[in-house]
Amino acid sequence: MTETYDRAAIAPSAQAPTVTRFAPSPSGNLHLGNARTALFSYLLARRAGGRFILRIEDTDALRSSEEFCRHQQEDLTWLGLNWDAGPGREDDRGPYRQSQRVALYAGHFLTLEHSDRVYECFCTPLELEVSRKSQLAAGNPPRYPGTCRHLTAAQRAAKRAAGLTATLRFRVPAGEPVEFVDFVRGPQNFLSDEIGDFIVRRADGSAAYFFSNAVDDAAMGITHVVRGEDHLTNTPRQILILKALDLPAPRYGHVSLLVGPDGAKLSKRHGATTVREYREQGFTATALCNHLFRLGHSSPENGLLDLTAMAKAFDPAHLGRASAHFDAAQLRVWQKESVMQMSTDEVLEWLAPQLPADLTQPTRRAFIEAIRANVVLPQDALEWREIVFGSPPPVAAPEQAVIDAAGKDFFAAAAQAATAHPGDFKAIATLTGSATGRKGKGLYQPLRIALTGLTHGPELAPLLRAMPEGTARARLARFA
RNA sequence: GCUCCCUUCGUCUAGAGGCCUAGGACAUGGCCCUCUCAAGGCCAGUACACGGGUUCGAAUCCCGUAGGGAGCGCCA
Repeated sequence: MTETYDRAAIAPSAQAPTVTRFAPSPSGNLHLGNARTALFSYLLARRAGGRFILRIEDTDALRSSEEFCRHQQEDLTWLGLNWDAGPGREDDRGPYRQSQRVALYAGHFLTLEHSDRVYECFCTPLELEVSRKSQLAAGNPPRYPGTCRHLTAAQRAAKRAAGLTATLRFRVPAGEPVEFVDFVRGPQNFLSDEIGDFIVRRADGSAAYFFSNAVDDAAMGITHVVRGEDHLTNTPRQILILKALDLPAPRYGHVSLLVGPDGAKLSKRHGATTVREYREQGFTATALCNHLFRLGHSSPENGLLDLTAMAKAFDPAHLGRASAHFDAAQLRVWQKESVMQMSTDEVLEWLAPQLPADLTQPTRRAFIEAIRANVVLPQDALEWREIVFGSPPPVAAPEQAVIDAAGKDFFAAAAQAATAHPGDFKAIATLTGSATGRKGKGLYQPLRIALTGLTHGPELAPLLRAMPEGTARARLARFA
């Protein structure tokens, strides 16, 4: 648990500015777990005054799509995680889409071929699958059996002549220890013998993840890689590739995975799992970022933070090693907090789609100011919209009892007061009170129910200011 | 199957052998305030997965056990 290595490893340094990256594959919408990784990566760069880079890992043409690529960028931007270089912000280290970097990869493939660090493999996916299964059945780890490892030039030529296409496999050296210091999890050591020869170039000529990811980190000058724990045991492969190419390896920090309330990996059955889904539900970027910021990370600051404050408070040494549970209830708390801190104009913009189109600007403001404390999600505003601008709200049985107890005279007095002082709740309450002798709960509760149909809700005075002319009077008069 | 990782209140976590009868935040419950809800103020309950060691002393170090997770792909 000694953390001294961490602090040294990630200390901001003038000589080597921190460069971090987020490297998603556009094969789906931005997942919460990835968003969290992106946030940590962004914060690591910002806290050090470094650079944050976005790189699109679209080497798998079949699974990648333009739409997801666009969506992911939109969601990242929405979260406020702006990249200093990446798609739309090209510089001399780009392009930032791996599908456009084939020339660079080709050069490195050539280097590896010349130094005999890779070899052509003609095994078919089916053969490999069979091999894996039989190894598993025999109680062994499923590794590449080395079938094509020592093919002669003549044998390879024969295979090609027979129409077979080859992948390129990395020749993993035997008995080589691979060690690195993970800036989240501490010193790691692996033995190369635990790793089977792996594919660096697919049969279709495209670069495989282990290769392109590692090579690009080096080419783009990435100093710190923040990624999910699922990559931890694969890191030695990338270090091996980089070493074979004589390229520098970044520092790696593997963060714990995000899991659902039941401890299983966060998936569809836990409900919404993408940034886009939460965004569409009306959650704010601030709420989402604040929640993700605390998942697996302890913050010295307890309140709602903006990204600048988060960058100050972020410390990789305070990243936990245990997987973190995503709890929608906690997210709601941040959402409530973020709505509370919005200015009226911000709430106005946030709730614009939920407001009737024909409202005057002052009425819109009055309505927003009245209900904002009772709104967590835009959906909630719809309910109040109906109550304030819709037809007289129905009264359920328990509430009707309160109405009945107040009596017709009470509402006659209230309606009269509303006629004299339309829209002025304070005057209505005072006049009704003095006319009926009622006060406190006995006065306000029947009024609230008659006006809104509910026993609880926003303060009545502001609510009445937003109501259309005559609404209050009519609602009170209906019980007289 | 093999290798690796993880386990402190409901949740996120603090914790680097004595500062720990384990701290904070949020959630929960109670009280106050209040026309209600919310907000705010005050108070409360709740956790070191289990079992062995090492030590004068263990949440912290070691070994097991249990539970959870990851990797072993022409996915990333």
